Amino acid sequence: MNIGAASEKSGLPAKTIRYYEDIGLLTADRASNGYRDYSIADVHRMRFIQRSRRLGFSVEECRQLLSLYNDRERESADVKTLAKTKLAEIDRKLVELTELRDTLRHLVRSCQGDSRPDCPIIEGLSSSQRK
Amino acid sequence: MNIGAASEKSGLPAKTIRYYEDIGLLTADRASNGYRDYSIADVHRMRFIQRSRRLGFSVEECRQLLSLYNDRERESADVKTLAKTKLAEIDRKLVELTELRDTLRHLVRSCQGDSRPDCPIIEGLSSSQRK
DNA sequence: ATAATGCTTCCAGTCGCTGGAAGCTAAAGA
DNA sequence: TCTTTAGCTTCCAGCGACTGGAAGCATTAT
Repeated sequence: MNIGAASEKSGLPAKTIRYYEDIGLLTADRASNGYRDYSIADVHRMRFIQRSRRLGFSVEECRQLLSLYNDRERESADVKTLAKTKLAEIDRKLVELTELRDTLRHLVRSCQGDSRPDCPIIEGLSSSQRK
Repeated sequence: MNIGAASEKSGLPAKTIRYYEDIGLLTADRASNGYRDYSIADVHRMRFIQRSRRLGFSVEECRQLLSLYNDRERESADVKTLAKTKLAEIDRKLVELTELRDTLRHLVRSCQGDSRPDCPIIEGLSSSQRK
């Protein structure tokens, strides 16, 4: 299967697939015409990476995850540890983002949106220094 | 005030302050020794930027916000529109991140974390394709 | 006097792609 | 069959928003 088909099946843009090959995250067979040739297993790996990235794993973490995925003999404890660390990180991000939204929402609510120059959004951004 | 002091007061790293000057987001007076010399107003602007960045505004948006901030005659409607757009974006991010967390949490919960090769995290990452 | 900061500039690198140019190959239409 | 178009190849450059490091002044502390 050519890169276009693999792209469609995996959800990764062709450019990204080539990039992942470049950084050694993926490998590719070559057809006689020089085109990359992918198997179903390759597409699975791509989807694995795509999903991991979407879940917030860095490319480096994907590399670890992928080595775990490629070698099923490895202990799942490793994977769990990685996933748990990532989960805590996401929770932190979630809290921060919520705070941020609340602040911004408050600012939007208290702004008239008319032509008066004393806009509370501007005030809030320049002075408030929570935490 | 030297860049170090301004950095401390604004919360922006000195490197970042210089970078912002580079891209024309900030300006700086110079002392006779060639050092940058900042006023309290400069620090206010820095804090304004720092806070805006933390709230998820891009540098480009900060530039707009800052021009609004520097020229208080401007209509607050402009600011409100910008802030509302940003708020919607943050809400979207929040939903996505929550989904992501739930998926990952589920995977972590269902993983034994022992030495067995059939780790549900790995399974989940390779096959599930929600949405 | 000397050592340790702190400041300056400039250049390079980070991360994770993404876009574009130039050129070859393959599939589809006239 | 010819031609257009699409898809593939490589390579190089750039994005955003910094961050790190080198080399070299200035200032402060010991």
